[in-house]
Amino acid sequence: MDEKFWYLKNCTLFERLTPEQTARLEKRSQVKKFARGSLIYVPSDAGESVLLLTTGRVKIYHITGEGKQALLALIDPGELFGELALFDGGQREEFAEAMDSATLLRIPATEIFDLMESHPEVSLGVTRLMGLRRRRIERRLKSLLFRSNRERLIHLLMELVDKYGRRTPEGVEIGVKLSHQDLANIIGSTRETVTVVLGELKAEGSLLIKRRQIVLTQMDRLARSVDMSPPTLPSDAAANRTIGPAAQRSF
Amino acid sequence: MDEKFWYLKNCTLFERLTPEQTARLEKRSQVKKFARGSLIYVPSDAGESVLLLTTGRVKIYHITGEGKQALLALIDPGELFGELALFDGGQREEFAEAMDSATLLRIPATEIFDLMESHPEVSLGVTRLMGLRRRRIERRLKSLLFRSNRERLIHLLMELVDKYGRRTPEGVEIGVKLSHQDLANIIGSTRETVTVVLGELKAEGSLLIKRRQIVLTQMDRLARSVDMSPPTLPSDAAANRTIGPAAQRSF
DNA sequence: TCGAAAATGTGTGGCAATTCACAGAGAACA
DNA sequence: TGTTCTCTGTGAATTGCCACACATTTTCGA
Repeated sequence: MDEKFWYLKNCTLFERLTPEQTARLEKRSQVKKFARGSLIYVPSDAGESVLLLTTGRVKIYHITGEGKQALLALIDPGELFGELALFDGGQREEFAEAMDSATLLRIPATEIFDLMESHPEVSLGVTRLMGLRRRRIERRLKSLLFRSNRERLIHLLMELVDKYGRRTPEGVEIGVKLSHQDLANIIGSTRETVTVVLGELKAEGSLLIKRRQIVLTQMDRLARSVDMSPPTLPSDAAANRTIGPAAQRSF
Repeated sequence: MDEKFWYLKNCTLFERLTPEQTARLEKRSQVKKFARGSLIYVPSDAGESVLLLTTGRVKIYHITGEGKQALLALIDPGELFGELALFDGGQREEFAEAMDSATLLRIPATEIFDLMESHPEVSLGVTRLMGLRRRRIERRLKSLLFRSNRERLIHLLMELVDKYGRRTPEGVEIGVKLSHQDLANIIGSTRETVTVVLGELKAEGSLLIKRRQIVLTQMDRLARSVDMSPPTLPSDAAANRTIGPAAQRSF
């Protein structure tokens, strides 16, 4: 059982396939490797395939007219991405870039369609994936409209906890390393503002920075300050395995 | 052939069903009427059904902590809405309000699931619907991040043209009546700012206001000023009938 | 382990956008 | 036809955020 095969099985979307189907899917797909910083696809590329990330991390972003990078999603191993072009004109509309050196599986769109037709649960799974991501995007939209940079940042921290949060003695640690610039690119702000606001939150005792990592010491209070219900940590959640370990979350 | 039956057939999602299936779907659904301003659902409602709007118009929005209304979508006759809760915990997260008196069909979630299982093209149709709406939301997110109110408003005007645009001798008319407050609620700005920016655009000769309606006299120039490609008008588009006349567009 | 490159911290001025406040215009109702 | 209510227009005061500039710290590859 070689590596890509393993990852096919690991992706909940495909876990119910018969061994023959998995083998076929594997045969028709190809493994690709990308160096850190290289582009996996760019706008106007034909979107004839779906990508399954096996190792590394990928960011999906858009470049505005003034050259600013609007970060739309972070993809972790086991997650499917680039699936939107399947149902919408077949063209990419953003950049996908490897943040570390990454390996991924390129699955032809036709394979997915075949599977969806023959396998109702795959079809349902894809729909659910689209739905969960849409929900996530909509939440993000809400967290941006009418909100100050402080509120946006707090919302973002909650999203990050939701996806990467780990309980530690000191509080909830966000298990992913993002620069202030990255955070700014997600909430549509500037690097300097993020630095300042994070500094304020630290001064207020809501969080602390340990070895380049953000630890929320007052998560509940923070959440309530922007009237959100505190997020559940992934480690706490034994309940919701539907699409995949990480594939449900997109930020 | 009564009214709701007609609308079932009109919704492209269901157009391929056999008469028996349509009849069954009709029998299990119920027609509801809502007066202008009344709420169709509110957050934390159970999302056990999908709504198909037959007459009137519906707005979907979120209320922020400070009481501001973030407008997420406008629904027109023939469009399906409230479908997100199907795949995501089954809870509503926003308000749906009738803008005019509206009649709609409430379709139980179980019916949709049954159809999706037995009818691959329904399943595919739902997925495509989710995908198109997700694309739309993502575009909106991009048009918000890092952009001034002027740019946001121009982007919004282009979206409105895309959905409601009509060619007239004077230019492209936006065939929908939205107050400045509504526009502000979409782009996350204030009523006053929208008034001012619209005034500027009028002074620059980019648009004019005729009988409470916006007419873009320089659509292409406007689009290029925010580096977009000018939208195609719905009247020009004979090409893309997939989901439904309006269901593809969500703004 | 050192040196370059990347990331963070801080201040200052400027401007875009919000807030508040009120006046006029249009639509809706009797 | 007036009365009321919702919309639109405009101005002044205020502020939150950005742009720019620079110092300091951390990271990471050679």
